[in-house]
Amino acid sequence: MPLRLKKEISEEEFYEHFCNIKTPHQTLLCFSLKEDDKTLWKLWGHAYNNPGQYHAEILVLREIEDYLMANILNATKYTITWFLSYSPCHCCCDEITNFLMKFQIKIEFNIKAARPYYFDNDKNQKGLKILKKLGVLIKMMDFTDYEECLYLFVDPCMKFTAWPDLEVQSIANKMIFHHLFSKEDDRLDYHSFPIDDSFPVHTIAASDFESQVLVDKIPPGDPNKTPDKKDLVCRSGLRILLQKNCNTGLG
DNA sequence: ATTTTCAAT
Repeated sequence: MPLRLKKEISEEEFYEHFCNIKTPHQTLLCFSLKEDDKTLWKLWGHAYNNPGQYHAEILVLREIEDYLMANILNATKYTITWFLSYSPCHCCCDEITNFLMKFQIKIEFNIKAARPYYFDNDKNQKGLKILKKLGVLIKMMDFTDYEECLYLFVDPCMKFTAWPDLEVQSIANKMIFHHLFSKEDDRLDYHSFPIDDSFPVHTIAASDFESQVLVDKIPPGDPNKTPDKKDLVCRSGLRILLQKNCNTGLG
């Protein structure tokens, strides 16, 4: 099954697909949808591309679209977060663009990609630029993002173990993105690349995960199972209780 | 089975 709702990925899947020095012939997308500033996700899961048919992004966009069509009045703001093993191709960028145009609501869209996808392709570059222009927060994953992805989609109790050269590859990827996005400004800040204090490599990542995920732990009153809920139980050492209570709906 | 960019060879 290419798309699975409310399912974590295994540790093996995580390291296989998100390791930025590997290049698997498949794409994995972990996604979540949040309403307003609620802690609990209303929709989450992961998807692989359907070989020969649909890219993972398309499958997930469809799912989110269906949800929004049915629940559009639930909130005034939605937050969509994607962890993608490859950056979206230009077709998927177009689809994301169409998706964002379709809904007259505030959607914060975060995309974190482990590695670039056919970056020499001008169309792909252009597609990413358009997303950026539309306000999509798009970045290459670094240590903190991997940590966050593992925490949210694998197991909040698991410690992330970096592979050799994670940092080097991540910085290289970020430089590629930085270069792409700075080309957009017609200003000639070209010379400041890549060594510049304002260069996002060292600054972007830490904030979100630490402030929103690690700190913001509110007991969920929602029957929806989310990784947050798991963590809460985990931390208080009552993991078995969760498993027991999963079926009873006890929060 | 190999190489390895949402497979193709």
